[in-house]
Amino acid sequence: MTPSRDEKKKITRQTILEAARACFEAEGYEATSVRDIASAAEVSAGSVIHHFGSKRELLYATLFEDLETTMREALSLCTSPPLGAQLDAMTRHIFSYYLRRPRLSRVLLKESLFAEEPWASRFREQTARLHGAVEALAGDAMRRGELSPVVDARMLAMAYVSFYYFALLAWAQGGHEDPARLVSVQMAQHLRGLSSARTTGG
Amino acid sequence: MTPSRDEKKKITRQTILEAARACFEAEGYEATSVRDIASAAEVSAGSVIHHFGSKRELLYATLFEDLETTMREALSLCTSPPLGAQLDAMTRHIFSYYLRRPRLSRVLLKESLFAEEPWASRFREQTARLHGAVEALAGDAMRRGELSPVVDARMLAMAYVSFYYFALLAWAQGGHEDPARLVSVQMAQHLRGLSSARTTGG
DNA sequence: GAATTTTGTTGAACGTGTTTAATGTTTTTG
DNA sequence: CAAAAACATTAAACACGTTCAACAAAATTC
Repeated sequence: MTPSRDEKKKITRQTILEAARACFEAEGYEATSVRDIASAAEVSAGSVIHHFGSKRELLYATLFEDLETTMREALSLCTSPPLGAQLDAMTRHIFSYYLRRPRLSRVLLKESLFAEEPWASRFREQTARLHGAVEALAGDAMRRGELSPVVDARMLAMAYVSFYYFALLAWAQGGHEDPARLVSVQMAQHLRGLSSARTTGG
Repeated sequence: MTPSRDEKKKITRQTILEAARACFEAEGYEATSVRDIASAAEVSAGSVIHHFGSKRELLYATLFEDLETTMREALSLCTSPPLGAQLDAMTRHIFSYYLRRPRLSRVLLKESLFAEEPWASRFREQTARLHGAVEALAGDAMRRGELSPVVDARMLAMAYVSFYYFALLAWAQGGHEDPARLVSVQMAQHLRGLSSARTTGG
């Protein structure tokens, strides 16, 4: 019953991943050295790099799946209209993931926003899915008559994502305690409409 | 005529700064080592760190002033109404600074968004000044009757800044050629107003 | 003006992430 | 089953940013 090389590889990978997650959560990303992770996983530092390419990619590996799960949950949330409430629920669900790990989220945000391929694509895809979900909800709202039929759902979704990242960055910089509320307030302002043209014009 | 210690210090600092700027522009931030800068400035690596604290702070020092100048220029731009045109002019002026140095801007954006003190405050202050300028322009627009008097100028400014950073990040990730246009389009949508309440209600 | 303190400068050294050459074992090939 | 290829693993080495002890020279003190 000698374990095959593939099995051993997978076990080693998993061991390193768990050791890394533990070290990162306990000490933070920067304070954790590759050698720390290696000795916690009882392998050499070279082996850690061999399996994951770099320390940064190890960070991605530890956090991406969790974020993916959270995102999927958020997108499958079935909140009842109006649109504002639906978006709020989504925002809150996703942000709760970040708020639970302030230190790691900060570095994840920093590194994921400026990742190289193939991670850049993966993170971009997550954002694209969020964008798509908001667009779909906006479409529903238009069909309900809650939004004017001339609204561009794609633009609305882009505005949401802008507010989303702004709030996330403001929070990561220590500026806001409740980023979800910030998104909510900004989105409400956006939906309310600002131009006086509608009140004075035809 | 032995130069005083203060003078010598200033000269050394300036020499290092110029060497660093040259290296960063030529090779990029990550590809430039502290030792490269040191030998270009004909000092030791330790001296470079002694003067600037860290390689990252040297990056801030090389780029912050330029950005500061650009920002000040943008804020003192006197474009004629409507508000949208005024904001577009500002956006374009600032973004032209980034677009001129794509590689360095990318790393500056990354590092400045997540800087530690005292740089964090400085960059936050720049954003705050941008925010303030937009708020003032929005106030003018309200007094002109261009915007509804119920509009919250601070919220409008926050929306602008959100679009601003979203476009900048999208550009830095290689997604958009013309981030200024992206801001313009999003801001136009925001000003136009989205809710059908205004057409059906009141 | 001598003694003392301050401080700009340096080269060596530290810990870092990553690379590399060598090794032993598993898998594949013939 | 033997020969060959593939590959996970490691220790040593590398370049990196940064720290440090030592030094020399300028500034300060008395």
